[in-house]
Amino acid sequence: MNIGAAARQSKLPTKTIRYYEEIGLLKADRAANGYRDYSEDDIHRLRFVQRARSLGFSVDECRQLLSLYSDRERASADVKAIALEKLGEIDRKIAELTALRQTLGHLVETCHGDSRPECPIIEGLSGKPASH
Amino acid sequence: MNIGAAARQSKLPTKTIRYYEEIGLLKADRAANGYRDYSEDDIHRLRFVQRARSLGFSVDECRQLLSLYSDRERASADVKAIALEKLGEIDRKIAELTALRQTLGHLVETCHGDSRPECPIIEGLSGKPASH
DNA sequence: GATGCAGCTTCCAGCCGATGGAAGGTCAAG
DNA sequence: CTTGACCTTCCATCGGCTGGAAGCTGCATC
Repeated sequence: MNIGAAARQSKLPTKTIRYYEEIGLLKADRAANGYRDYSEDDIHRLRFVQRARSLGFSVDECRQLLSLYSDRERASADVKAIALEKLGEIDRKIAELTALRQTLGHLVETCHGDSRPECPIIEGLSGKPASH
Repeated sequence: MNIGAAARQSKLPTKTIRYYEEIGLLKADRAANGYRDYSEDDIHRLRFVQRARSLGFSVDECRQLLSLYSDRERASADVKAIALEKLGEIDRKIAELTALRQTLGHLVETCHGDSRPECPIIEGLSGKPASH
């Protein structure tokens, strides 16, 4: 299977697939004409990476997950450890964004948003202690 | 004031301050010896940018906000528009991360995390429809 | 005044994770 | 035989820094 079809099946752009190969994440066979040739198994791996990336795993974590994916002897605990670590990261990010939303939301609420120049948002950013 | 002191007061690394100057975000006077020289007003701007960045505004948005900050005639509505746009982005990100947390959390919950190789996380990533 | 060291300067490279584009080879249809 | 889709490689660019090298400056200490 050529890279274009692989891209359609894995929902990854061809550019990205080539990039993943370049960084040694996934390698492909080559056909006689030099074209990359993807097997069903390759497609599985591509989709696997696509899903893992969209769940927020870094490329390096994908590398780990892929090797666990290929290792039929590995303990599920090894996989769970990575996933739990990631879950913690996601929770931290959500907390951070929520605090941020809170602060910015407060600034927006207190701003009249009219034609006058007084603006609590600018004042807040410029360092005056927010009244909250 | 030298860049080091400016960095301490603005809570920005010197590298970052120089970078901001390089990209035309903030420029500094130069002392006779060639050192950058920061006024109190410069420090305000640096802190302003530092806060805006930490609230998730992009460097380009900081550029806009800075010009609004300097413009005493601007309408607060102009500032509010940018902030509201950003608020929407933050909400979208939170929603995205929450969905992600949900999916990954479900996978983690269903994984025993023991020495056996059966692993719903890997299965989930490899494309088997999640049971949820 | 020599020495040492912190702090400043510039410049160049690299990080992540792609993405865009140029220049050129290949293949199947019409 | 030509067109156009698809493939190849290579090199540049994005954002937002960050690190390091090589070389000034400024100030304290001997």
